[in-house]
Amino acid sequence: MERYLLNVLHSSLHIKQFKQIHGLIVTNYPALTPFFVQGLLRLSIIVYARQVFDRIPQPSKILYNSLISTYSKLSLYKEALDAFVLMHDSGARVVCSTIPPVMKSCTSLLAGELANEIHSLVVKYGFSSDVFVQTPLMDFYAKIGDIDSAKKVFDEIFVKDPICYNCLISGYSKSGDVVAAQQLFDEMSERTVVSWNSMISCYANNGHYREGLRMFERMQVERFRPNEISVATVLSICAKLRDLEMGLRVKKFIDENNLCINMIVSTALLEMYVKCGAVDDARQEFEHMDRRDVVAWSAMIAGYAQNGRPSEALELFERMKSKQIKPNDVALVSVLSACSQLGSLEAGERIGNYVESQGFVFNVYVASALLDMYSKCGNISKARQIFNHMPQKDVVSWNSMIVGLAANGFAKEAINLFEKMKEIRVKPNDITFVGILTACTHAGLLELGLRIFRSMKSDHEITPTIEHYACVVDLFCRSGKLKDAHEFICRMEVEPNVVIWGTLLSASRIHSNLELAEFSVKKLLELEPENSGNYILLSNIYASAGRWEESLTVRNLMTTNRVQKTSAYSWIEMDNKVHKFLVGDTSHPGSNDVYRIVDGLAMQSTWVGYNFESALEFSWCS
DNA sequence: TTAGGGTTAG
Repeated sequence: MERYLLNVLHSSLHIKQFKQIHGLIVTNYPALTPFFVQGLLRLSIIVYARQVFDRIPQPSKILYNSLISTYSKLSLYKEALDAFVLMHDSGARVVCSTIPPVMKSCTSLLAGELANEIHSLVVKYGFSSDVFVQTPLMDFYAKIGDIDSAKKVFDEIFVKDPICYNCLISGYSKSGDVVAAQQLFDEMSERTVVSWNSMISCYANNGHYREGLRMFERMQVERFRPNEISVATVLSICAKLRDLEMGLRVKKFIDENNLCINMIVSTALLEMYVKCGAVDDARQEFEHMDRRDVVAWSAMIAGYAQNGRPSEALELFERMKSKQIKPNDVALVSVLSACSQLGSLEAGERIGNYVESQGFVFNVYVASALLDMYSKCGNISKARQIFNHMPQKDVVSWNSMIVGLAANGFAKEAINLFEKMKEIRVKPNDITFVGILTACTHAGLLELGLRIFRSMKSDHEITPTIEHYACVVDLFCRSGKLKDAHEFICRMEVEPNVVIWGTLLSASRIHSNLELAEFSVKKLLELEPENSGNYILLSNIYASAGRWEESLTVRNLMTTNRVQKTSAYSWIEMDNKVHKFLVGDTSHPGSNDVYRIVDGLAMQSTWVGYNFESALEFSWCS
C-alpha cells in the first residue's frame, strides 16, 4: 500500500484526490506526509502544501528546499525568504541547491542584508566553486549595480559557462560600462542568443542606439537567429530614435522569419509607432492583439496623451476599466496628463480621487502628474496641497509646481519655490528655467529674470536654448524695453526663430514702434515666406503709417509669391460636432443667438474693465 | 542569464 501511495503521489492528481489521500495518510501512514507535501509542491499547490508542511515536526532539508524553490518558481519571493529563514533557524543544514532560489528571491526583492549573509554562508560551507551557486550570487550584485563585487564573484568561478558571462555583461550594462561589456562579449568562446540580446540592450539602455542596431545586424551576419526578445529590444531602439523606416524594416524581418509576435513584441511595435507619431498604426496594432495586459493598455493611452489626442486617451482609459483591467501608476500618469491637456477638472478630479484612495499619491510620477492636472485645470490650491504632501519630490515635481504657480499668476511664490529648490540642492534643469523666466515675465521682474538667465550657464552649467532666449526677449518686451530686446536678439548665440521675431513684432505694434515692427516682420517673411499673415501685417504697418505705395507693393509681392490668405478660425467641439468661428460669416443657423450672447459678454466685460475693442467680429459657421 | 509602458515648457 505504501509503495502504491508513493507512486500515486508522483502522478498528476486533482486536489480532490489529494484530499482523499490526505485522510488516509493522517490516519494510517503519517511517515508519508513529506512525500505528500512533495506531491503538492510538484504541482504548485502551494497553500495546501504549506498547511501540511507546518504540521511536520522537523521537516527535512530536502523538504525545505522543495518549499523554497516552489515559492521562488511562483514568484512568491518574500515567502521563499521567510521559509529560508525558518529553515536556517530550525538548524536544518543549508545545502548547495538551497542557494539559487533564495538568491533569486533576494535579487527580486533587493534584499541586500540577507544576500550578504547568504554570501557568508556560501563561503563558510565551501560552495564557492559551484557555478550554480555563484551565478545567482553574481547576478544579485550585477542587478543592484555593485559591479565590483559581481566581477569578484565572476573571477572566482573556475569553469565559466555562457550564463556567467551573460550575467556580468548585463551587470556592466547596468553600471553603464559599455566598453567592459563589449570586451567580455568579445572574450566569450561560446555565445548564446542571450549574450547577443544582452549586448543589444546594453547599447540600447546606455543611449548608444546605432551601436545596438549594428549588433543586431552583426548577429545575423554571424548566423545567430534573433528571437522575440532581440526584436523587441531593437524595436525599442527604433522608438527611441524615432526611426519609423527602421521600425518597419524590423517588422518585415519578424514577418519573414516567422518570429512569434507575442504580447511584448506587439507592445514594442506599438510603442515604436507611438514614438514615431504614427498613433493610428499603433492603435491598429493594439486592436490586433489577442491578449493585452496593463502595459499594453498604458502604452496606447500614453501614445494618445503624448501625441496631443487627450480625448482618445481618456476614452481608452474608460474602456480599459470596463475590461476589469486595474489601472496602475503608469496608466494613471498618462490619463492625468490627458486631463491636463483637456483642462477637464471633472474627469481629472474623478481620477484624482481614485489616485488618493488607492495610495498612488506616494508615487512621485503620479503625484507630479496629479498636481500638474490640478494646476492646469485651475485648482492651484489643491495642486499646492499635493505638492506639500509629497514624501519625495524630483525635479519634475518642482518644475510642475513652479510652472503651475507661474501660470496661475503666483509669480513671486514660483520664484520663492525656485530659491527653496536650490537651497535643498535639487538640481534645476532647462525646463525649470523656462518656468521661472515665465514667472519673472508675468511679474514684470526684468532685473531678476536677467540675473537668473545669466546664472544658467555660470551657476548651473545649463546652456540656454532658443526657448530661454525667447523668454528673455518677452521679458524685455513686456517691460517696454524694445531696444534692449532688439539688441539682445542681435547678440544671441542661437539663430532667432519665428517665436522671437513674433514676440518683438507684437510688442512693437503695442508700443507703436514702426521701425522695429517693420524690421521684425521682414525677418518673419524671410523665415516663413509662405505665411500670408506676415505679408498682411507688413502691409497694414505701412498703411497705418500712410506709406500706401509700400503697402501695395507688399500686397503685390504676395501675389507674385503665390501666397494665399488663409482665414483664421477658432473652433469648439459640442456633442461630438465641431463648430467653427470665422470672421465675417453669418451662415450658421444660430448666428443671431450667438451674436446676442457675444454682445452680452462684451458688455459685461466692458463693465469689469476689459477693453474689448474690435474683437467681436466673429460669427459662427459649422 | 536577455525583453515592453510614465510626469514638467514651448
